[in-house]
Formats: sequence, structure tokens, C-alpha cells
Amino acid sequence: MSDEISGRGDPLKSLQLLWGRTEAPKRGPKAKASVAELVSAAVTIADAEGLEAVSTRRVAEAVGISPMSFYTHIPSKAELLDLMMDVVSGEILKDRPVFKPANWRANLTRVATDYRDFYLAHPWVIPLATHRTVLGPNTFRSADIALSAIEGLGLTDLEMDRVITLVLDYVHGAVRNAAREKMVKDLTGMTDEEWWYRVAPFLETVDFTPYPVLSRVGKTAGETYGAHDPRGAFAFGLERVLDGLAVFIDGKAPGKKRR
Amino acid sequence: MSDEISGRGDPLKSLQLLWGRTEAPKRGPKAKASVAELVSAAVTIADAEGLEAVSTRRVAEAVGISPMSFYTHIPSKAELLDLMMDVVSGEILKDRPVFKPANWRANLTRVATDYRDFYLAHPWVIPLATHRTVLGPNTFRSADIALSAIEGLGLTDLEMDRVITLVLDYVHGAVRNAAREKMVKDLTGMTDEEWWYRVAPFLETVDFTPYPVLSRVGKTAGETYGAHDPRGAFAFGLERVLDGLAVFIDGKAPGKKRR
DNA sequence: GGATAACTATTTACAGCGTACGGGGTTGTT
DNA sequence: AACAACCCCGTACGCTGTAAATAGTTATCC
Repeated sequence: MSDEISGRGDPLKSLQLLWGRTEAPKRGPKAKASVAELVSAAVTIADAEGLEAVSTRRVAEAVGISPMSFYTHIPSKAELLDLMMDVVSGEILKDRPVFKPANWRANLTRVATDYRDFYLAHPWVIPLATHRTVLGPNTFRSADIALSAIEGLGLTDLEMDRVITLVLDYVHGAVRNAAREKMVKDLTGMTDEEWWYRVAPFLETVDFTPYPVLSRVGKTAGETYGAHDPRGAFAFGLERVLDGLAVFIDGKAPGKKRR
Repeated sequence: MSDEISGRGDPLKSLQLLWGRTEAPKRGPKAKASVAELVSAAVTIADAEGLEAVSTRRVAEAVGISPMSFYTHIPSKAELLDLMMDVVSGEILKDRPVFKPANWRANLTRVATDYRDFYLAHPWVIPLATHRTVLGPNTFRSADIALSAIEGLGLTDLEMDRVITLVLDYVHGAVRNAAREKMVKDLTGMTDEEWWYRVAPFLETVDFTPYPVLSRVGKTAGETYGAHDPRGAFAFGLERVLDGLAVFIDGKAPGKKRR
């Protein structure tokens, strides 16, 4: 199903689990498994085999309980997904870098590459995230650090929001494909090279005259990088984005007075 | 399943269907349904109810054949997804605008907004697309037009590829959330306002002192736009990206000689 | 100390998914 | 008339999330 997104469960249940606000049970037998164990097992499965391999049965089995016992700990799979998202978000900007306003460009580069590495490490978060952010401690922490990369530049709060949104949107857009490379290879059983090898003979029978620019540019690009070059594209795009932000930031910075 | 991506089927089968290279059958009864009808029905379902509502059974039923007859026309669901992607790609930059090199900024704005509208109209393509582009006529056509928006600027083929990649990556990143707003609302049964209403009381019990910047910026942004403002964020980000590209393009354009 | 409430764990069951398999009906060619 | 090519379909399997009912364990109350 493509309806696997975060925030699909009961918002309050998710919040309570995210912030550890479930009160300790007074009676009843000791639990064989904890929520943290379940979430951790689910993340392990998702990292190794992709989100589609994460089923409540698999997760329950991984921690040694029967399929339906999963629901003793977590109300439904939807809440599990929220918890998975927040727990891996703890890896972003883990060591809380010291950001100096004068170095905003380096600061944002650090933020961008950290988020990129995060997506590459956990590509399954990409389709899961929506505009309703998971409201968990780790997600908050990484967002706070990202924003602090552009503190003290004379930007208004709204401008800071816009700038970080731009950078993270770009990172997401640029990385989504590279992050899913392994997944694509696993699901198709082909490397990119094998895929091209299979596809190339047919493409030679296609009339490319209606696509002159694509035909020329695509050929050059293909000959240079092979099929694609995500690292190079990311670096190029990020520099352009930062150049654009420089125009914006310098246009209001030290020289000019804020109004 | 989150393993719903394009390019998962037999590449050759997909290509033959994409380019209409299946030879007409010489014998046998007339088909009750055509591939085009099946694809069109699937797109209708996906547009209305999301990708998760597209099942081979549903699509077959929609064109009036039994569930398993689907496979007479299309080898598997994977090929259906490829065909769906390409057919809707025909809507992008449909009228092939006239691009003048001097207006590259307006040209790219047109490309960006057209792709944005495309994602908004068919949000289900977002998780489907991978780095292995669907090699269909409509996909080629839109890519060709997009590239022609920056022809004649003195950019190398490789630079053109990089620039278009940047713009389309940004559009994808910026639009993904807005595009799925309706889906999120349908799946959760809540509007964003209802969601905030359910979530706010809990957030007031959370200690925000570890997230001072997020707390301040988030509060200001929330008070100004409500939860979020995708249109404004898109416009802001696109201008910054174009500013960055202006630095790059003007840095090598008319005045300077190309080496 | 026995009843009861709170809690965990489990079994069974159901609808929906993609699709393998095998059979039946229809059409054109030999 | 026979056959091959082709379309259509019924049955079945293993997978999914989870509702419902039940059994077992622990702490509290009378």
C-alpha cells in the first residue's frame, strides 16, 4: 500500500509513546518485550530490507512474541511508523555542531549533508514523512539545530523558517533517488548497468527526432557519468542554492539596517 | 507495500507497451478492453482515491472484465504503474511553450510551476518515480521541453543537465508535502486544523527549553501562516534557486568567453 | 485468603492484495 | 475438420493488518 505515511494513527497515542508518557502498569505480568525493542527491531528490518518488509508479524517475531502481542504494546502499525521516524531522527546532527553566524554557508552545508546522510542511511523515511511532522523529541532536536545554523544573521523568524525549508526541501528532492538506489536494485533484481543493457537495444529503435535537446544532452550526460551521478548533482545544486541564499542574506546583512 | 515503484516489471515488456510496439493479434476473439482503457481507469482511480486504491481487481472491474483478465493485457501490476506514469506525464508543458534564451528565468519558472501543477494533480507519482526514468514518449517529451528552456545560454550539455536536475529536484522536494495534503487528510480523517486541535493540548505539557530556536521560530511561523504555507514557501525557494542560477549563468554568459 | 481488576499473551478468523495455474470459449489459418 | 492463437475466467495460495474472544499472570481490595 502506498498509504504508509506517518501520522496515520491516533495523534495522542503516538505523542504519549513518543514522549514516554505511558504510565507504568501497576498489575499484570511483566512484559516480554518493550516498545523500544519493537521499534528498534522494526528499524533494523526497514534498514536492511525496506519498509515493505516491516509487518507487525515480522516485528513481533523479531522480539520473540506472537503476532498479535504486538498490539499489547503499540495500538497499530501507524503508531509504530511514527516511532520509527522519530527514533532514527536522533542520528541527524547528532553532536550538535557549534554554529557561528559568520559561517552560515558552512553551517548550512553541514545541515544539508547531515540530512542527506540521514536519508541515505534510512531511505524508508522518504515516503513516510508528510507536512504533519512527527512531533517527537528527536525530530524537534534536529529541527532546532538546523534552525540554529542561521541564527544571528538578522533574518526574521519567518525568513529563517523559509530558508531552512528551502534547504531541506532541496536536500529531500536531490537525495530521494540516490537513497532508493539499493531498494530499486533489490526490487528489480538488476543493477543500473544491467538495466541499461536490457533497455539500450530497444531505445536504438526509437525515433528521437521529436526530442532533440533531450537526445543530445542525455547522450553527453550518459557518456560522462554513466547513467547518473547523484553526488555530483547534489554538490552542484547545493552550491547554487547557497549562492541564491547569499544574494538574499547579504542583501539585508551587516551594511543594511533591519527595519 | 512501499515497494510500489516504477520500473519493477520486465523492462522490455514495459517499453513495448509504452511505445505501442505490441503487434496486433491475428486470431482469437476481440478483446473486451484495451491497454489504454486499463491504464486510463487506473489513473482515474489513483487521482480520486490514491495509489493504494489501484488494485488489479479494481482496474479490471472498472473496465468490465474479470479480475484475472487484467493479465491478458498487461503482464503485471508493475507494468501498469509504468504506463500510468508516462500517460500522465503527457500533461506537463502540454502546449510546448516558446522559450527565448534571454528569458531563461521566466522559462525555468514556467517549467517549475508546470511540474508543480503536475505533482499536485497526480500526487501518486511522487513515491513511484525513481532514478530509472520511465522511458516513454510523454516522459521524453516533457524532459525535452524542460531542457529547451535553457538552450542557447552558452551552457555545456552537462551543465544543462545539472541545472534542470536542480530545478526539478527542488520542485519535487518543495511540492511533495503539499501534493499529499489531500491524501493525508483522507487517510487520517482529519483536517490540519483538527489535527492541531488534537495535538496542541499535549504539546503544552512538553518542555521546550531544549529546543529554543525551534520553539521561537515555530511559534512565529505558526501564528503567521497557520500550520504551513506551501505556496509561499515554493515561491520563496524558487526565487532563491533562480538567483543562485543567475550567479552561475551570468558568470559565464555574454561578457565572458567560453573556454 | 479469596475475589476482582488490571494487564500481557495468544488463537482464530476475515477481507483484501498480487498472481500462478489450469480450463473453456472464440476466432482465423491450414 | 483440425489446429493454433488468443481472450476470459474460477480457484487457490500466501501475504497483509487487525477485530474478537480467551487464557494466564500479577497486584489490590474486602
